[in-house]
Amino acid sequence: MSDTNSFYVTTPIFYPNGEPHIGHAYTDIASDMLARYHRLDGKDVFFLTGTDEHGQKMQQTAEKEGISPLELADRNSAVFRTMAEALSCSNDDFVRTTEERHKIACQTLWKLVAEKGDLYLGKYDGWYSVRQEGYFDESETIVGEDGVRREKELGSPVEWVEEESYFFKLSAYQDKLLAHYEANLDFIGPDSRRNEVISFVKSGLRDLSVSRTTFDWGVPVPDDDRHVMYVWIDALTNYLTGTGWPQKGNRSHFWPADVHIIGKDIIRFHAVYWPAFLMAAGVELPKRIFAHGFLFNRGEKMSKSVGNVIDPFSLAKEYGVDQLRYFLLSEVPFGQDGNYSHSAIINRINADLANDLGNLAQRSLSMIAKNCEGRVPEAGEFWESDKIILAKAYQLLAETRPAIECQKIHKALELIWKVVADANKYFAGNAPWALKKTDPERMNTVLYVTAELIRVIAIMAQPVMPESCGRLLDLLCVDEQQRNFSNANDEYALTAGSNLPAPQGVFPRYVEKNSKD
RNA sequence: CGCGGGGUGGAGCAGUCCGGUAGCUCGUCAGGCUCAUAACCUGAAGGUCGUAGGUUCAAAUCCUACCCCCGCAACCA
Repeated sequence: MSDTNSFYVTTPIFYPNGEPHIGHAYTDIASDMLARYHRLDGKDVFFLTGTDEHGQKMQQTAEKEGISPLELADRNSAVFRTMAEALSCSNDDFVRTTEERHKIACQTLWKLVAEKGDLYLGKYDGWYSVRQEGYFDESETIVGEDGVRREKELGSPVEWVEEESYFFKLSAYQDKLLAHYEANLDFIGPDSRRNEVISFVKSGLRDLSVSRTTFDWGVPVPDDDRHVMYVWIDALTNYLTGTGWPQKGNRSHFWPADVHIIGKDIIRFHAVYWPAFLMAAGVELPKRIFAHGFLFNRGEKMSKSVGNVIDPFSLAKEYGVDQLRYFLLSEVPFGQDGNYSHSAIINRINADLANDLGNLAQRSLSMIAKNCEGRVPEAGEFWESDKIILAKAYQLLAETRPAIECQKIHKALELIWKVVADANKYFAGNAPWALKKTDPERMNTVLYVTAELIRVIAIMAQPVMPESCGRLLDLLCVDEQQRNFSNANDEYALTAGSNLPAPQGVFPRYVEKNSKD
C-alpha cells in the first residue's frame, strides 16, 4: 500500500519504431509537471517513463535496416530518452522493456495469472492483411469479382490465418471491472472517458490473445518459449518493473501508482486490460488512469503523409523548452483535444510570458535596481490592498492543489496567471514611478509587494517552467533551499536589504524572423 | 435506429445538471501611463447561444424533431 506522502506518476512507454512527435512530448511534459508539482509540495515522488521495444514492427524495421532488433532499440530508445531530457523532464527512471528486470517482472506476472487459471492455450484466427499488418473481422472484408477477399479499408488482400496463442480470460472480468469502476469513480478520468470505457465493457468482453508465435522479438512465455508475450502484458507491466517488482525494495511503496497519464488512444488497454491482468495476478490496481486528448496541427491530425509532423526537439529549440511546456499546458484543457500552430504558440508566450509575467518582473526589478540601490526595499505599513493581493498569492497553493489532484493542469495555471494579472493591475494602479517623487516610502512598499508577488508566482510556476522560474528566483536572490511550496507564504517573504543582481529579461518576446510565415 | 462528445460575439472556450441581467482569453477600436520586453492600465464595439416547434410569467439552460462536425466501434503504442 503506498503511503499518502508518496506520489507515483507514469507516462506510457513509447514505441521507438519511429521518431518522437509532439504527442510524446505532450505526455512527457504533462506528467513531468505533475511530478514536479508534488515534489515541490513535499511528496516523495517517483516519475517513470520508458520505451516499449518489443514486437513485430521493431523486428521488421531492424531487418530492413540490416541490424538486430536490440541495436535498433538501443538507438531509438536513446532518442526518446534524450527527448525527455531536452524537455526538462525529471523522470526518476527510464524503463526499457528489453531489460532483464522487466523480463523478470513480465514473467512473474504471467505466472501469477497462469496460476490463477486465467490463461489458456487456444487458436487465434482471422482474415489477415499482410499489407495492413492486421486482422479483420469477416464483416470488414468483401470478396471481389476476381474471387479475392479484401479488407474494405484499403482494399488489400486478406488470407485466413490461424495461429496458436495463449488467451487471457478477459471475459471473466467484466463484472469485476464494472464493479471497480462503480466503486472508484475517479479510477478513470476525465469522466467522458470513463463513460466510454464502461459502455465498452458493458457491451461484452472477449478473451484476449496475449502471445504470438509468428515472431520471437519479445519476452518468452514461461515454460513455453515457442511463444513470446504479446504487446499488452509486456508493455503495461513496465509500471510494476519501475518499482522493482516483484522484489521488495526501496521503491515498492510507490505501488499502486497514483496516476497513469496516457493518450486517449490507449485508454482501453489501461482501463480494461491492465486492471484485469492485475486482478488476475492479485496485485493492487493503480489509483487512477487519466487520458489526455490529441493535439492537432491547425486542426489537422498530424501524420507523416500530410507532412505536418513536427519533432519536439525543433519546437523546443524554436520557442524555448519552458515556453513550449507553458504553451502546451496552458493552451489545451488537459483531457481535451487541442490545437497548436505557430501563431497560437507565439500569441500565448508573448502575451502571458513576455508581456504579463516577464515584463512585470522587468519593470519592477528595474525600478528596484535604479531606486533602491539594488536591494530589496524596506516595506512600510501594508495597506489593505497590499494585504489582499499578497493573500491571493499565498492562497495559490491551497487553490491549485485540488485542481492538480484531478489533473486540471490548465486550471492551476489559470489560477496562477490570475494573480499575475492582478499584480499588473496592482503595479499600474499604485504607479510607483509617480510615488518616487511624492512618497518614496510608499514606492518602496509597492515595489516590495510586487517583488514578493513575483517570488510566490515563480515558486508556483516552477513545475511548468523549471528553468525560467529558477532564473526569476535567482533575480530575487531566493535561497535554493527555499523554493518549495512550503516557502510560498509570508513566513519566507523577501528580506529587506538583500542585494539583488542586475535584472535581466527572463521571458523574451518572440519576434518573427521574417514577416511572412 | 450502434455508443459518445460537440455546435455560444472575428478565433478559441465557460455557462446547460439546480431555467431568471450571456462570461472569459485572444483579436479589433478609443483613451490613459511612461517604470517596463512597442510592454502595462482603463473603457467600448461586437452574439436572434446549430435549425424548427413546445412547456413556462421567464430558456443558451427543460421537452420534441431535424441539420452539421468529431471521436469510438476489440487485439491497432
